[in-house]
Amino acid sequence: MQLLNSSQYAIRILSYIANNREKSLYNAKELAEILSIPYKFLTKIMTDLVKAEFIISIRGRDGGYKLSKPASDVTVIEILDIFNEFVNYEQCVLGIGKCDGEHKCAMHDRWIEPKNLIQKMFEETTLENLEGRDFKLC
Amino acid sequence: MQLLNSSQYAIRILSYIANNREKSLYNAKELAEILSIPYKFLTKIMTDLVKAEFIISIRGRDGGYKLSKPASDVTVIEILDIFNEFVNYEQCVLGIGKCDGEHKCAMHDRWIEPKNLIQKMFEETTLENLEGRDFKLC
DNA sequence: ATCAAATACTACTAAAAGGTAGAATTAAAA
DNA sequence: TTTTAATTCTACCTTTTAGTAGTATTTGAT
Ligand code: SF4
Ligand code: SF4
Repeated sequence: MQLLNSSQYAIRILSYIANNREKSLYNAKELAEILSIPYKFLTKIMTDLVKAEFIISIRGRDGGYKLSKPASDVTVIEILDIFNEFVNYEQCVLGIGKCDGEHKCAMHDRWIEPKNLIQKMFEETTLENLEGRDFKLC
Repeated sequence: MQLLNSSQYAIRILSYIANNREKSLYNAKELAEILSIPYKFLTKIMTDLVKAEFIISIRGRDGGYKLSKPASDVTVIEILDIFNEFVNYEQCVLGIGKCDGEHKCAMHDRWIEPKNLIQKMFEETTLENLEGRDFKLC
């Protein structure tokens, strides 16, 4: 019951960039150091973020990465979707196919409330909401 | 962001047995069929449940499995613990070590409420609470 | 033009989770 | 005592996730 490493890293990267607007570009080397993320793994994730159009990359010398849109336009659930997490809201918590709301699995009545709350939170939380000073970075 | 297959199977197996008390013993073959769980994987999980003392097994011909204690004494969180899920309540949602409540990660203030709700639910839900007719079994 | 510093691509390795195969063990029943 | 039906053990295979290595490509600066 936890997020994929890729999702955790992506949220940390995007929220760090959103939170530090003084620089216009961040490169992979400094992001890897500041956030303590393995460099090679980070570059792979950055490419995913570029392909998903959350990040714009500038190649070549003095290149780097920046957000492609305002922080208020990026929700956490969209970030999770990149790595195929939480995509299927109708997935049964006990893995018995999809929930049609009619045939319930044993956990349903207990699960549905926390499920809806966590889903709502991921949907409504944007990078802008994740701003603030003194966050743990690594 | 989902439970391990092993955890899902274990909950389904235990709640099925708790819910059907007419028989005193259930064997692996029938459980695998009724719950549509791969037989060989199910027997592996049953051995885990026996070692964790949630299940008593009777070996040999006409053997099988039964609960080792009343359904009201088995919480879902204990089942998850068997597979090392949700064991560490202090794990950071963004994977940055443990949360000491002082140094917060970017998600903290948004995460803490749904986290507490889901944790409370898993702690307070027992096999007895999972009883009812007409649940989806597979 | 060349160099240097950056991203992108291809391919591989390692670890964890999910699942399978077959033999060994147990114990009731015939 | 033999057979049979059950659990348990050991070992393996497959898939997914996590991470690494090396090369190619891009582009500003010299
Ligand atoms: S019961 Fe709850 S979990 Fe199971 S299927 Fe319906 S919604 Fe999904
Ligand atoms: S912030 Fe929330 S998640 Fe991150 S560490 Fe503290 S509690 Fe855990």
